[in-house]
Amino acid sequence: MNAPPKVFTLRRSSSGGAQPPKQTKIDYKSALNPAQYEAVTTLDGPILVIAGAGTGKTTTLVHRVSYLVECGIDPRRILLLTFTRKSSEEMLRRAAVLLDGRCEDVAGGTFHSFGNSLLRKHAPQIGFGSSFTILDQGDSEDVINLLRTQYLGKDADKKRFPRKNTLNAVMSKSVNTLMSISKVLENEYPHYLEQANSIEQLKERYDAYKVKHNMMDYDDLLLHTVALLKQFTGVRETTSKQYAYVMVDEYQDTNKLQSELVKLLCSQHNNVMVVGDDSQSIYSFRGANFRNIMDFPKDFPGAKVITIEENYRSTQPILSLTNQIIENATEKFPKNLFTQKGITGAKPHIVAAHSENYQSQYITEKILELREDGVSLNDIAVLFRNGYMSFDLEIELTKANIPFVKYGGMKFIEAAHVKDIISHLRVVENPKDAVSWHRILLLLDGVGPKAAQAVIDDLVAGNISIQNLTPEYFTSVRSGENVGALFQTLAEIYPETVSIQDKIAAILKYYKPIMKNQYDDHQKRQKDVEALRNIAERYRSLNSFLTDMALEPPSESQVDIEAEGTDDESLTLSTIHSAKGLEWHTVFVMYALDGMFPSARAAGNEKDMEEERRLMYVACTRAKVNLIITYPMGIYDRESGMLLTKPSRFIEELPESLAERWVVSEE
DNA sequence: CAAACAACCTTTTTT
DNA sequence: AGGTTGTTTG
Repeated sequence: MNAPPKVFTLRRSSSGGAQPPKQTKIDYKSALNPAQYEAVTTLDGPILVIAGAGTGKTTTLVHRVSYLVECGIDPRRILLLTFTRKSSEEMLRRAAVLLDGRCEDVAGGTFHSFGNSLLRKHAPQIGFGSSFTILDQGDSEDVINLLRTQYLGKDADKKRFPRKNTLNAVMSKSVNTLMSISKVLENEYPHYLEQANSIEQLKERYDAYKVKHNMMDYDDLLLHTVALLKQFTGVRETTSKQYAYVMVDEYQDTNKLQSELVKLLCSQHNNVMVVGDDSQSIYSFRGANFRNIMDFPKDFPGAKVITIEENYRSTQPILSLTNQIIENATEKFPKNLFTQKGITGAKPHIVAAHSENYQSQYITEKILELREDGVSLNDIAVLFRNGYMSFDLEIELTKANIPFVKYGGMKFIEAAHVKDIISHLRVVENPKDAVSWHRILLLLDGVGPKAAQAVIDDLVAGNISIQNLTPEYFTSVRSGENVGALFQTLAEIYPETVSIQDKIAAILKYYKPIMKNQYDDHQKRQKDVEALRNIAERYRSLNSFLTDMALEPPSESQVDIEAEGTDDESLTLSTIHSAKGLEWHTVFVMYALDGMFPSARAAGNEKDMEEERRLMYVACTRAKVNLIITYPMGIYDRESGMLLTKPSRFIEELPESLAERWVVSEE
């Protein structure tokens, strides 16, 4: 038997092969420190950049984009994968300012949006239609709940079966981490381990349902992209050759599925640079694992590892505190951030307030003070663990007439009335979208789950369609007075020739009276409706509008847009997760109260607690000059039934010398 | 039998 | 502020 010939692969294959330019417009050497310079100018092969907080990660990526373009690489052949679309736009904009407009042509976006556009082209190859609907988390849960009810029927075991959000979390994690359902259960929900088989069956039904109704959830956008690239050699090769240079930001927050995707994308050239910081990994609930970073050299043999440690963001007193927070982590990869800024700057403040409202008042007054000292509101941010934690502060800020924009927490698009309107548009785009049908049918008087299901069955079976829906048909299922108006509206806007503006207008005409009936606070909601109309009018195609609403929904609610319009300055309120990668002159971290931050539900789980610590680290490292950590004393926690009185353990454990301690009192 | 209503529960963090 | 559950109404 003959041994198969050994294969020798040329490192410099057809793909990249770019040569360093003889002369560059930008003087990269003097603009960057040696580590950054190396990261920017190493052209080929896999590179891992470990960059601590504030070390100029973004600057490095921006300069690399510029450098690659200066090397003569077609910008459309450079791919920059980021965590949010906002951050990729920002980076490309900065690169364009640095070099020139060519940088705007670089392909950029999130993993999900990248998957989406590839799948729109190749959907038929994997058994989907190209105008598939994207399910957001709420939609997925709705479908799962529907199937859950069907599956359980009248079983007595109902009580012990996980609820829809748990089911969704388990299924999603299994997809994102490439682990089996039972493995996920074993790790995180051992009390449901007995149900593993049922959950697996339910997941099969869920997957089949999505195919049947031409739907993809967030995970599918990744999963099917990976499947497409694995299965179809041609697509894989073309796509990989198309993007000769791939960069990935925030690599510590990618999961196994995403790293699979990166591997496939680079299969033809291995020109990939990933940037990340293990100390800032805060998305494990989504299947992210900072070990992805550590595994990178294994996944991409021969990877060059570059570490950037010089911090340009914060003053030394802030760095000393943040270094100590992460120093106390049980699992850490040694890094020692330093700055050349010297010991100038104030020590961070740790401020105890007697109540939640005192905390809000303190922050509000402090902000007014700062503004008088000439600090712009744009340079100030208030950060918190959970979206709702800013409610009390929002009231105080409004009283004091301080305009703010809030990021994170409950989103515009998740409000019931906004979803209602979107659902009407979705059934027009995809008549098989049963979730949306269900939603809009239930708005009708006299229509409940049973009647809605009957209509949906007929629609999916093809017995009826939007064009020939009549009130008479519906009366045969169930009676209701609004039915005629609904069908008329849908039939009117169904043709593709009807513009998106007219579609929205027709829906609003029909929907507004329903909204008035449904909600006591319909006047507030009215504003959202108009905001939605304004957003929709910017789009030419219904499909792209709906896709953007699912993938990159506007995060600001109506109130905030208004504030922004009247003042050109505004304060930032944000969840810590949404503040990732950003920085401000002054940062407040509020509710640093043990039981709230870290969250009480992390207690007893070391891994979760460590993630809370990293979250605190991310929050505090956002500050350039002032860091003010506040907490209220004596909050009653319903869940644990305990009175929370201690500051966050991550703060409590810090040596006295690292911060100034204050207490808020009345005059 | 299906829908409407009223009383709890439950609530991270995001694509 | 939403959903889930149990009860009453049509």
